[in-house]
Amino acid sequence: MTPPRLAALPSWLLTQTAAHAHRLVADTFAAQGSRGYHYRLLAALADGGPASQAVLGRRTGIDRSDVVAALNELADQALIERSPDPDDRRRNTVTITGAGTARLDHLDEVLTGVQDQLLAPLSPDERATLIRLLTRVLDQAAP
Amino acid sequence: MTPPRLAALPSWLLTQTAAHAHRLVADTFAAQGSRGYHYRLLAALADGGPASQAVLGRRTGIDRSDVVAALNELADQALIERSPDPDDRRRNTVTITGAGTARLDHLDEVLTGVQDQLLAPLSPDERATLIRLLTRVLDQAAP
DNA sequence: CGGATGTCAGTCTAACTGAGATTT
DNA sequence: CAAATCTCAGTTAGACTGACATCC
Repeated sequence: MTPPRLAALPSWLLTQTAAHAHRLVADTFAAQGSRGYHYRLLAALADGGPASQAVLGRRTGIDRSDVVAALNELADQALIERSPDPDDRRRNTVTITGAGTARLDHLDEVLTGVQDQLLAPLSPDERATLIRLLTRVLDQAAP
Repeated sequence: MTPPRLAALPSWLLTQTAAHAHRLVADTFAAQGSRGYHYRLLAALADGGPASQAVLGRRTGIDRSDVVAALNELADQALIERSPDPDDRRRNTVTITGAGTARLDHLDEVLTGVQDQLLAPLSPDERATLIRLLTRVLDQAAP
């Protein structure tokens, strides 16, 4: 059914599979009142500690201008807090709150189920192989 | 640099790698005056022959309403033609023109270079493995 | 009648661009 | 001065939704 020119094209397989993964994840996040940017930022704060918005943007691959909007939404839900950095008055120091950690833990739980659903056709070995190959392709893309 | 919670997450690896692939492909297409939807539709017409817009939508995974707009753009460039289907007056029969075939061949050429750039870190065997694994994940997602 | 088709008018996310004010 | 930071306004592609008239 799919044209052969597309079916064998790595960039097509990648974008279509990613679109499917994105649908699964976005629906799951939406049911929790969150979206992808929120999870990425909360995860970066939990894993790497408080940071400026510019650093968060680099850690998550989110554009600085989009970090602003996503943090506004997280702050409205009291999941993060902004405070001025005394050492550099251009910067805000962003900190995750207790509610933020709780939300992140919950999102992590539901996310595990989604990964399982996504990779259902693959054995554990095959899943590890896929992760390894994608990581190598992605590493080459990083600036 | 990337938070560990993200680095091991299949859906994150997929969407980030796909975003990178999409950047490469979109830039290449834009330099030729085309975009992804155009290539998909031209490929479907060349591989499967003339078809109605609804069939094209199913073959390419593009929504019916988006097929309309993309075909308008292709028709403006004289790369496709619409003619009423005598057997079913709801349908248009869409045909690729000579100019459309030429454009498709050219896009195929530049696209091959992009795939090579994208998969540069992988050996031929690894590329085949990646394609196989992605195909299986994607097949499970199809309606 | 139900269902398919083509069309139009929207929404939404992710990613990106450009500009401005402030501070280092 | 150049460079970094935060913010706001706007754009784009891709995917999707809902509605409508037409036709099978």
